[in-house]
Amino acid sequence: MLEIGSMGYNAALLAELAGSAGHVTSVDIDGDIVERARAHLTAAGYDRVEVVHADAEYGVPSGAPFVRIIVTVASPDIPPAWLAQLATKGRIVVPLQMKGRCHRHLTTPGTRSRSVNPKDFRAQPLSRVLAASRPRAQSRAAGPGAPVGGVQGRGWERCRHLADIGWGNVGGVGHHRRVLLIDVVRVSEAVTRTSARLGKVGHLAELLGRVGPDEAEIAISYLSGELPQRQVGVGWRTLEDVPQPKLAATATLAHVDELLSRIKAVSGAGSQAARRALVGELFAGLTSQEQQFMRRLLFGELRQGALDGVMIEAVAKASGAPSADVRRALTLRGWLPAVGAAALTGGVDALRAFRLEVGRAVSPMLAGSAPNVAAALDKAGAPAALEWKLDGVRVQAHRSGSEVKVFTRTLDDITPQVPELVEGVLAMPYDDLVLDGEVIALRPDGRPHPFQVTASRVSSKTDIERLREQTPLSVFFFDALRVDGADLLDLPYAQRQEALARAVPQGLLTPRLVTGETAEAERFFIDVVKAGHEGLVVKSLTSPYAAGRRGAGWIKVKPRHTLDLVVLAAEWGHGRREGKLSNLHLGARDPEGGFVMLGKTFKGLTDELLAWQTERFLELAEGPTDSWTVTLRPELVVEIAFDGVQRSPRYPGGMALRFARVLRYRPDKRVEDADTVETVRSLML
DNA sequence: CTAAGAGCCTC
DNA sequence: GTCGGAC
DNA sequence: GTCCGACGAGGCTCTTAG
Repeated sequence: MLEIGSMGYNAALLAELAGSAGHVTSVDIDGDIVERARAHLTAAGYDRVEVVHADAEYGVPSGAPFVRIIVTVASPDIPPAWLAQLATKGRIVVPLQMKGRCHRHLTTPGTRSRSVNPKDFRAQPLSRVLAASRPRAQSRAAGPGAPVGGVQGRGWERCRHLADIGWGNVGGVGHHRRVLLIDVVRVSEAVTRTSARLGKVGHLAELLGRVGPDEAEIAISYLSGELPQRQVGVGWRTLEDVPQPKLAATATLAHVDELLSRIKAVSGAGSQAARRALVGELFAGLTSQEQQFMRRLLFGELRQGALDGVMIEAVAKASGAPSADVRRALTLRGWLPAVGAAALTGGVDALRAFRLEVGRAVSPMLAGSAPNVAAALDKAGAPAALEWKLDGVRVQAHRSGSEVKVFTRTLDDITPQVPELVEGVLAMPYDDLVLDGEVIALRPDGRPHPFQVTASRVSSKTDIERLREQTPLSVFFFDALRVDGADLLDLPYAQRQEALARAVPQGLLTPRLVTGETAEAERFFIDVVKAGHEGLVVKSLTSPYAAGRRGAGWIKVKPRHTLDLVVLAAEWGHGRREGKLSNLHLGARDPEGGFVMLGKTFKGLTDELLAWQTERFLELAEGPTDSWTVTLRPELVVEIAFDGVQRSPRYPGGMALRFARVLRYRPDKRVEDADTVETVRSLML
């Protein structure tokens, strides 16, 4: 496969390409250019021209239009001379309309970059341009269009792959079949059928061994249950009626990916209809097997028993790199498909080239949990650091010079929503920082607002200036990944804390206590809860910043409430709970008579309990029952644990339980013994 | 102009 | 977010 | 010790329907 990018549609270039290969894909953001390219290519005898949206991954500054053309040799009968010609052409990326400082360069597979005069490029056949171009210094190869960060751009990997599969060597050309969606679907089905994790890894690695770098990102993405586009605005409603499936599976990954990008891109009035039409177009090109797969993928319910964790192993196996290196690269890059593609083409060296990069979010370290402070100290190892656990939104703040970016736990950029935080970081004495913390809305008296207030403020994008006056945000940092240009991830907690204290003013530090004494720790826990906060995070003094893992380094402890509630109804489960009544509707007793629903839960149920309750509920079934919900006679009392009571706009009592889970059934209790709404209401204050 | 639905984010 | 099951 | 998949609460934005 060969890729050529240019700034605009170039008739001479396309004409030449038309003489050399069998399949052309044009990538562009300008409809007119696309149409002209399509017309030209069609006239040149191509039966298939696909249009894909350009993306930022080529390192082209946003707004700089460019065209990418991918030429695939579709027939193994291509004359060797053509292959030789293709192999020397390699890849050209010329961003257009970057007036003044226009970087232009050219790379050929397995060789060095060269400079290209864009005028020549436009006016002359490619071969002549190449012949006239001079070698360019290797060290400056990374201009626009070249990979960002060395190994992460797709284009570069593609070029390397050309060399790998022997395109530079005309004598020994192997035929590299394009990977189809159906190939991925079949592997997914094999993974689903296999229960052993190593077996799953084997199936995935086998596929990774035969995808080209072009498709690697898409394949890895799909097989770890996500879309490269992340979300495309398609849910169950949009998929209610899709066209009849096709009989032959011909859809390529690139084609599906392109359609999904277009689906994501539509917006404005009429967009829902347009999106539906595009979804229809996508599904019309898929077999029923593929449709099923795509449906689950779009819902985010792949249910094949393999996500990132298993795919990491598969990437390791297929690339020959240790999984620790894959994992490490993932925490720094935040997106497994990019890491996987790099590993497949560049091996362990490419993985080790990933670095903490200011401005690019790192997967945050997560905490395990323990039922009480003593258990947490035991897990983390005493003495440990105890930090206040604030009930807000996790943030990762990056500062490079005077530029600050703020990311959430899932690496979303929320910088515009939190100006207070930006100002706070800009006031710090270092201009090269990556900090980990929590934003929270505090009342004037310093006590925290309910979580809902913080969440509402953080997710609001309009009228920020007014909102920040009404509900100012505070930020409390608790870790430092980089201070003053030094990466700290591998240092023990205690040393990272020293750096944190240097960079962050006292008022923005999360309150903490270092102790090995259980009694002292428990007093600290009581204090933080009294102050209205969520609990504590107990941290090992020696653990590094294990990004992206829920390790033993950090252990959270929260107080737990319980209530005896009545089961009002239950919902049929899905997936591994198919055929079982799973989700319980929970009600508190109303002293006036009847019950007030406070929420639902499906958590805390063992398989045995699930089987038991399904049988029992069907005996108690009464009243309106549909394919979703079974209403019950209110006779069963169940003990429920939960974190707190919050105001609810949805439930009749105006309140709902947060993180409700089943502890056990209480056959010894009668409904008359269940807790009342008054008891629950008193917990909300 | 308002309300409701859908999708996607936080916890 | 929590939890149980499976490796 | 880890990973996965069962699904919970609220609330914001964007779009469409009335």
